[in-house]
Amino acid sequence: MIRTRFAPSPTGYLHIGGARTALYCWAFAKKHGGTFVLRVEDTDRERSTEASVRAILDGMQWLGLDYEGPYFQMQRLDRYRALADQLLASGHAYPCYATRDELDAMREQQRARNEKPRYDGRWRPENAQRAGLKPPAGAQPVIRFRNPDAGEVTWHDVIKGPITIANSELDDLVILRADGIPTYNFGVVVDDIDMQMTHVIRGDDHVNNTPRQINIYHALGQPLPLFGHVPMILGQDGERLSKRHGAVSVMQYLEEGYLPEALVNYLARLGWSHGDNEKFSCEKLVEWFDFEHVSRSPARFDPDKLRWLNQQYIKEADNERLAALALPFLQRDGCTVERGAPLASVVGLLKERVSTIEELADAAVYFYRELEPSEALRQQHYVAGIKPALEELQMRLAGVEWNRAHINEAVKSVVAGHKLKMPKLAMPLRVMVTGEAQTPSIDATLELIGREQVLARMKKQLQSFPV
RNA sequence: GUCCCUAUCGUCUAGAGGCCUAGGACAUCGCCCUUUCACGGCGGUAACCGGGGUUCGAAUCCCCGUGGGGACGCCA
Repeated sequence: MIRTRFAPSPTGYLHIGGARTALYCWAFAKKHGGTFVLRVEDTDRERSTEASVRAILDGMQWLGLDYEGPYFQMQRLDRYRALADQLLASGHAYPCYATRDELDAMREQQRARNEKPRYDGRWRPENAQRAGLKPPAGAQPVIRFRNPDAGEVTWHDVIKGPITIANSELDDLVILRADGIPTYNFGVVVDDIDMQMTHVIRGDDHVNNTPRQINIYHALGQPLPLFGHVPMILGQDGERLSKRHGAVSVMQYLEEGYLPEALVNYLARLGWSHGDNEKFSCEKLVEWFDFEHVSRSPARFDPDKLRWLNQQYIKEADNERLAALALPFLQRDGCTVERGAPLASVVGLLKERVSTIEELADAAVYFYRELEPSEALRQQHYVAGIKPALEELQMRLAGVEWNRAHINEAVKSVVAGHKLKMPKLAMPLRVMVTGEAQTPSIDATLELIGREQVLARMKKQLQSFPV
């Protein structure tokens, strides 16, 4: 039975890199009828927050990623202690009394010599004895894992293929702090064992941790899961994604008017492919997903393509759903939706023309609130000579049966009667009534704005219309 | 600095030695549609990082450069 997990630390929001990793793990588990687990790695007491836990949970829910859990590492401290004791007893771990200052100095010297900074094993029992080191009175030691000195560690990464790292590159890492809280590399191993993970899929930045963890599995006498490392997502400039490179929090995309299925589709497709398929549902992702087609190099985040996908999903989304999503944006813009046309109808008219819900709401404003045309638009469209035609149209609209077809008929007959070209009349009309030069077709727009509003707005604009 | 990973259009990618005159998508440019703007349709520009091998044959395999990313914490 396949078991995968997503194991974020609650030190911030759910960002798109993490979300993508979670999505891949989720899709893989679903595909094979397995289980996807959420585990919160909250062992960094300084930086972990309750708010971050909430943010991560909210993000997962919005994206539609369901899971077993969540489990919290801070609730499993006894278990880490027990396994650390086991390693102590078997000689795979030992107490270390080195102070932070001491270690800092050591690393500084190593760097000065152009060496890789690493713990030198000074508290390994045989070294400590040889150097005559004695545990300082009253000091609580950390526990270090005794990494093998020789040989190398190789694993077959399900994404990257075989990777080999020499043990000589590794040092004796801390597995348990003095206060008994495990460090990352120990906590994950214990949890992945206990939670029976079959696939440990995580970000590329963990490649260098994997051989250390494999050594711990061996020391614990436990079988290895399969490992897979998903490449990073880079910002548009090729730099690592961070707060300064635009929206990185998943929830920010909600706030900016993106549909979750669009983000999921985009994230799935960024760094993974299934032939030429660009737009596909979550169901298809589950059906198609595999690690073989996850790319092995980092990918840049492309907001334009996300926008395009979002537009595709908006176009086919249900009007009622879009209306509900757009409503908060409209209210923020000071629109009282109850007094105007049904928002679902308005949204249906506009949804093919926008890329985000925010744009959808912006485009809907003039259906609910009068917008004053800009001076530039007036200059361009309020031309002399057509005022009579507009006045006649005003009269006809006052009496016509109020629906799209009849409005259109009225406009057309005025155009014909005054020997005008259609845009000559339609453009000033559009600007007068909507305050914008770009709207859906004028008849449909007028119909939804309503006769009363249309006539009132025309009347007002006609007062300053050039003769 | 050391180690690990990686490299196809501007971007995301297809490509598992001959199917490649290198395909698709976004972006971009042009045309069509049009009552404005979109949507949509059609078309164009645009890539195998460099150098050596292996092979009858290499975008695909190997080596060396170079570029990019990552790691080197009592963070995860």
